[in-house]
Amino acid sequence: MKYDFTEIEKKWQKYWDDNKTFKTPDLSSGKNIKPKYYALDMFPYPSGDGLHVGHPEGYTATDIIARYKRMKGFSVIHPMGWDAFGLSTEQYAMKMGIHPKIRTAECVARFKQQLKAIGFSYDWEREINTTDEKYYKWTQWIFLKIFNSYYDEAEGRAKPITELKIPEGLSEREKFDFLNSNRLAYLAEVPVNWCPDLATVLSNEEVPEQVEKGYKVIRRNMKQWNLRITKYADRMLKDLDFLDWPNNIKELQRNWIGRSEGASLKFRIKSTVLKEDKFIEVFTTRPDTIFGATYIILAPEHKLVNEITGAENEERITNYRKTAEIKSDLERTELSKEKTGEFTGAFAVNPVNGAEIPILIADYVLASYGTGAIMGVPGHDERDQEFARKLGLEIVPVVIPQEVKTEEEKRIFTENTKNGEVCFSGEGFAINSGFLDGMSTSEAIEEINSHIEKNGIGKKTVSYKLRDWLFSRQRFWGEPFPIIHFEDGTFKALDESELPLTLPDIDSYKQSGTGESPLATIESWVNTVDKESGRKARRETNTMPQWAGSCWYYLRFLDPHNDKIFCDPEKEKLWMPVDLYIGGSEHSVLHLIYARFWYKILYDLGYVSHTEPFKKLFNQGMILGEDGVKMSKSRGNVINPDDVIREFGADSMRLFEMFMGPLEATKPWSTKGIEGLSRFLNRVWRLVTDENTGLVKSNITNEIPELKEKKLLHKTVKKVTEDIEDGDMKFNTAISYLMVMVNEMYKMEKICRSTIENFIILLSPFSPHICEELWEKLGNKNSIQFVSWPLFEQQYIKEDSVTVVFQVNGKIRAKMEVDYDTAEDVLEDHALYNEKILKLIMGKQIIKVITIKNKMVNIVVK
RNA sequence: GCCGAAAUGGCGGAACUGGUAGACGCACUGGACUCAAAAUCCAGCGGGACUUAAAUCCCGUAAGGGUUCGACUCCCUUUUUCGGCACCA
Repeated sequence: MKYDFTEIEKKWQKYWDDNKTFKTPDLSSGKNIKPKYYALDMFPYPSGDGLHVGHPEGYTATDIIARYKRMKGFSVIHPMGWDAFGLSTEQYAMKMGIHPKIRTAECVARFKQQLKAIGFSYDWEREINTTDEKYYKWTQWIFLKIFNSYYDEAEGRAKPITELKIPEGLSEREKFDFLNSNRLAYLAEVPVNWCPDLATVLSNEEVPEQVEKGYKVIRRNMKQWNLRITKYADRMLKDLDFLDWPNNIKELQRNWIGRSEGASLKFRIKSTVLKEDKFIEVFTTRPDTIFGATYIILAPEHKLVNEITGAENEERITNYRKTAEIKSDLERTELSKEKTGEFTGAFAVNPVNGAEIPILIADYVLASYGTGAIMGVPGHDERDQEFARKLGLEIVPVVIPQEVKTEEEKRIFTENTKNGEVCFSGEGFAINSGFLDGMSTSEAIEEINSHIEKNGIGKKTVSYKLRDWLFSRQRFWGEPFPIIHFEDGTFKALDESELPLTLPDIDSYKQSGTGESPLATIESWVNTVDKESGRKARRETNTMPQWAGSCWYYLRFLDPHNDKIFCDPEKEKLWMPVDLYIGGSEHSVLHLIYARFWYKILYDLGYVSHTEPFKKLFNQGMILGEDGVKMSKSRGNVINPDDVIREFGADSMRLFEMFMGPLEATKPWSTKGIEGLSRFLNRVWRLVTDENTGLVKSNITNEIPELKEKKLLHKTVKKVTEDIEDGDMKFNTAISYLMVMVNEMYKMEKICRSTIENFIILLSPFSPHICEELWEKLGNKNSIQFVSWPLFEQQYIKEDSVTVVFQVNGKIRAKMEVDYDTAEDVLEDHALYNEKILKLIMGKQIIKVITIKNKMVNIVVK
């Protein structure tokens, strides 16, 4: 009987289903003393295209670990689900005039069938779908928890809003505003990234992807929901240190959070149009250069611009702001390689030396970072210098590099800085800086910081690049916000008992055309009445972004059918954190920042018991087309896993994808390559079964293996175990050891049953179907999944003999086979009496001899 | 520009902590089996010199330099590729 992978794979997939082989053990009984292991894949967005070969790569790796851990005696949870809200389903549904729910169901069915055909060991009873009402009820519920919380700065954690102290003597409306200004979810008129092509806003994190696709993204002020993720910036940064994540991902997140230490400084405004004293606050990382500040710049959107602009400057300022406004961020950065700006007519007073310096606006200053205003220090900041030269502003040198020592050098440096030929932005020593003169940069920063705090003109602060998370989208196919708005402009959250707030079932719907979500056009859904007061209200028509559902799905897997709470805290405590999380690196800043953020809020509120959700993270690399470039429909180089499975079987595909190289590497597909792995599995098949009779081959005996055979097995056990265990996800080497063992077994006249059985166990996490089949053929009853992983014994690992090399001056000149652990002095004698070595060292002086047991002898001569 | 990762045969990739570079697979070459082919099995396979052959020698891990008895591995400089960020004050 030939190796009929199609039949075998079908048979075992059915067996696993029927016998619930991969059912998650119940930990909560307390009876289970086995350690837990949570192996998680990033759940897919079920698109209409179905799986591509890139999907199974990471999934196979996780599956290997999950199967291995079960055999190692762990209680394993290995679930799968669907991240099914999203734009592409909505767009398809809109085009075809069907409800996205129907389209989603179609896509899910296809994905599921494809995943099952690869033989992953998922516990399908825990399948979840973010678009299921029973699921998004809890997404909405968590949103309510976030909405009803504030961040206690003193304790550094989120707390229920009911614990927030409301100042005395506020009117009802003021109380309402006060609470809302403290909530972790808040509605605000903010400059957003509006994408006209998609008719929706995008978060900062999402912009690059859409721009790459050729969509336009512009700045626009809109009233939107935001989540106060910035409150968690510091904790998210610090906790990164303890995670077993790839360094580049940690670095990416650190950059994204973008912490910088500095100071905020207050400059008094001197303006003819301003009646009362006002201050401009600037943020700088170099407060020590304050004596070199020769002007102040406000972002064009800065609140004070209107107030300080005099009539004679108004036209120019207004025009400049208008031009800046319509530019997208991208245009703003690209076009302003030539810096531009306008004088407001007002001046500011430098708090340390009383100098009056002009206030300008320029679009190279961003409203959304720091305080939206800077002090221009053109002597020591390249951007400021470029701007100052363009507009002819004064440049004052205030820091001198250490290398500049002599008076003559100092004169030249000062001269060149003033005329704009030199811009030194590094650390050095303060000059022209009053009481800071002569101090090193770090001393000067410390001194100025205490000076400004003492005199109330500023304070040490920390600034982040991370912005609050823009959390609403103008879409239909997303979680509706459990919020209603009243006619007076106030709003309130629904009660938990009113959840889920479901999406309306409608035949067709269109974009509203006004920049609102399609939900706004569905009168019967939008108009409602407040259950408590009976007041007329209008539902929030925005929906949550796609990332909402994936922020907490790993928790729902632990308790997927619970309708009392999103996840039983007991179960959370037992199963979390995720021990291994595999997915693509494209999620390193989006999903992984958002999910950590939600988990931390839930932690603060007492619903979960750990501070981080994902202990170990691993990113699989991309699989390129056979031509070495990214797979894409337009290139026609897409490999469909269905075709691969039909031709070679799922086991060959799994094995090949792992054999291609280290998991994190980007590597091209190769049809010839998978043929090689298919050949290997055929060799394994014929090693065990007689192709004519279909029975176990007659040279497989029940004898006790000889030492040589034992050594072969134990060495393979050691290498495969270590490769799976060490966490590098380099399964290519594990597979190559299995190949070596097969090659060796082919050379043997007879093989002991125990040897071949152990080999099959070692191969089974990689290619489970064929191994189950052979396991059964060898007369075993239960699934191979329930067998213990073999152990290796040190006594069978060590070699009998080794080849030792003899070197002269570091060059290999001879080799010799010696007993393992031959003493060093014996090795030396061997080397010194070796014919070839003798010839080379004859008549020369031996300076020293370096000997390493079992490795080499190096004779150094002159 | 900044940050990060990487560069090894014709190709994908191995090489523990500095100690035999090229495991394993693909491709290729030769042989066996066959009427023939496919499949399968066996053998060879970094480059070069010399040689009938064996043997021997030289070069070789992006490039150049350094440390060391010894470097794919450590240090410095450069180049290239990939990923990310990009006026973040």
